Amino acid sequence: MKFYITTPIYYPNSEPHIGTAYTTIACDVISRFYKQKNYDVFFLTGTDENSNKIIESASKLDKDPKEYVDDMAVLFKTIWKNLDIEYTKFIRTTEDYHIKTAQFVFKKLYDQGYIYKGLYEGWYCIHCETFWPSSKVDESKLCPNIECRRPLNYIKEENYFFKLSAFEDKLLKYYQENPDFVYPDYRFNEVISFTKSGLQDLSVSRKYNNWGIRVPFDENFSIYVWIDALTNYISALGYPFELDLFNKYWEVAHHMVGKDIIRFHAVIWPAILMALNLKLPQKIVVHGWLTYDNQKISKSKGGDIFNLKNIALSNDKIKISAIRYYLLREGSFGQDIPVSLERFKYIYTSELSNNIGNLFSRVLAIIDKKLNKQVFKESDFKYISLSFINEVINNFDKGLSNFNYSKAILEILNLADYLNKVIEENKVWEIKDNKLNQIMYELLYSLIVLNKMMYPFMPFISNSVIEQLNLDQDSLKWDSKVSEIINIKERRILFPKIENVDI
RNA sequence: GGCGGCAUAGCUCAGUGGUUAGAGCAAGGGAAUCAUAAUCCCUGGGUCCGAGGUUCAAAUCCUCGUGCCGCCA
Repeated sequence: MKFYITTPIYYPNSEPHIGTAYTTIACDVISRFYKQKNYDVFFLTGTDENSNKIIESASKLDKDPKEYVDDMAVLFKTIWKNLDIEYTKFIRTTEDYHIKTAQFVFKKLYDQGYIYKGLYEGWYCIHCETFWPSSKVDESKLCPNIECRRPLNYIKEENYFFKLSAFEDKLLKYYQENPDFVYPDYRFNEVISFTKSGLQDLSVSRKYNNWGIRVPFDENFSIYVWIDALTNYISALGYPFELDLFNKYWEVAHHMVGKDIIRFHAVIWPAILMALNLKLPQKIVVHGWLTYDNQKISKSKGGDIFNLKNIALSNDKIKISAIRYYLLREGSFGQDIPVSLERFKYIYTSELSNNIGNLFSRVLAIIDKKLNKQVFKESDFKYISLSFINEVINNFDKGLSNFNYSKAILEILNLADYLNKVIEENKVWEIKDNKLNQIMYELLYSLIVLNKMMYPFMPFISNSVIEQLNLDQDSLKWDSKVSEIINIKERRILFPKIENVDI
């Protein structure tokens, strides 16, 4: 079994922020989840470096654009590493192999008649490299992008166009035949109604401006960054020059995207793939935005609520684990998610410290102090219901398989609650005779299962647990059996109380 | 304006024709002391947005209204 998951590639014209991290963590969790199930996983992320905005960002720092993107790529990789993001490949769209693929794709589309030269007339934002329809342009004639608002230019010029309009019927047919193509379903409905409303051809070139990928047969133009960016998903797998990885993984592709870029992934990209005669990705997974005060968190707004760079570079692995947990625990995946320090602190204290962390403490402490650090399986389970545990595991699996992260996390809490109840109801602290070993074995067994569930969200914590129990990495796999004798090597507090949230 | 969605406890939500409408959190009371003072139990609390309709039976289906949200390059 195999699985291919991608993040969007990120613009390195600013540093990654908590919203960027949310997307990447969501992919990492899924990737780790499938690895635990012994899937062959390919997890791709990277940077989208061919935008003209790069020139501007670089000049602000008095850097050469190439030097600038090199530095930013290092920063992204460092931050992802510190956040325990375990990607398979990091792609940069200024790399040779990617450029060759993007040009190959462009040429092939042109040769097949899907790209033609035409005349564009209308409003254009040079900074955003975006053509705006008159319906979006108000009297100020400023860029409709609220983060830009620079003056627009009215232009009339030649351009290369992609025949998106030719794919309307084929796309609608595909949507109908693949009702799970876009998740969640309400986003899919939007895609379908957009497509039904009629597709226009898309401008896919820009005047060459000493940066970006040139149109291979016309050096006056560069390839529109979005077209170049989308091809990263296949160039990273070697398409079309070395097809081993491509043949292996492309058919199980899952693109994780924010709701602002659905159209590129669920309409334009599929049309390009159809034009190339390639399979479409298995699923486009659309997440909402992190919000603060009802506004999308972005580099300019609310990024300081959770200062990602500080968090990542702090190397405070417990806090980083907690943030990974917090971001995916909240809300319903797909919807916007309000975040705040108060809420983070609350979740940390009540769920991670008091509930889960304390549960590990109380179980390990008893085994340490009263059973000489060792438990073993003496009989069939008498105190803990294995069918309950199996049901929890099934729900957890179903949740993550469907990108329902919060549901999966609620199953973690469900199991922790159950184990806390078992401890209370049996008053394990009063058990003195040889019954103690069996119940503690059952509890520790259950904690090892719980630890497997925690792993995709908080790999650092789960690794800490298996070190304490002197287990190996394989014990995190779903097909590994819990051994019949377990020793405690050492005890650690998993989530120390935090007095002040300093992020 | 067009298309779609939502409205259920203080909050976040589950509940698509069938007992007295549920969960988590918050609030109030109690128990326990293994544990990071962490946990467990109990209780209160709802005109299921409004009006009308279909039905033996409606939070659930239909119509209208109100309010909020999403998408419309």
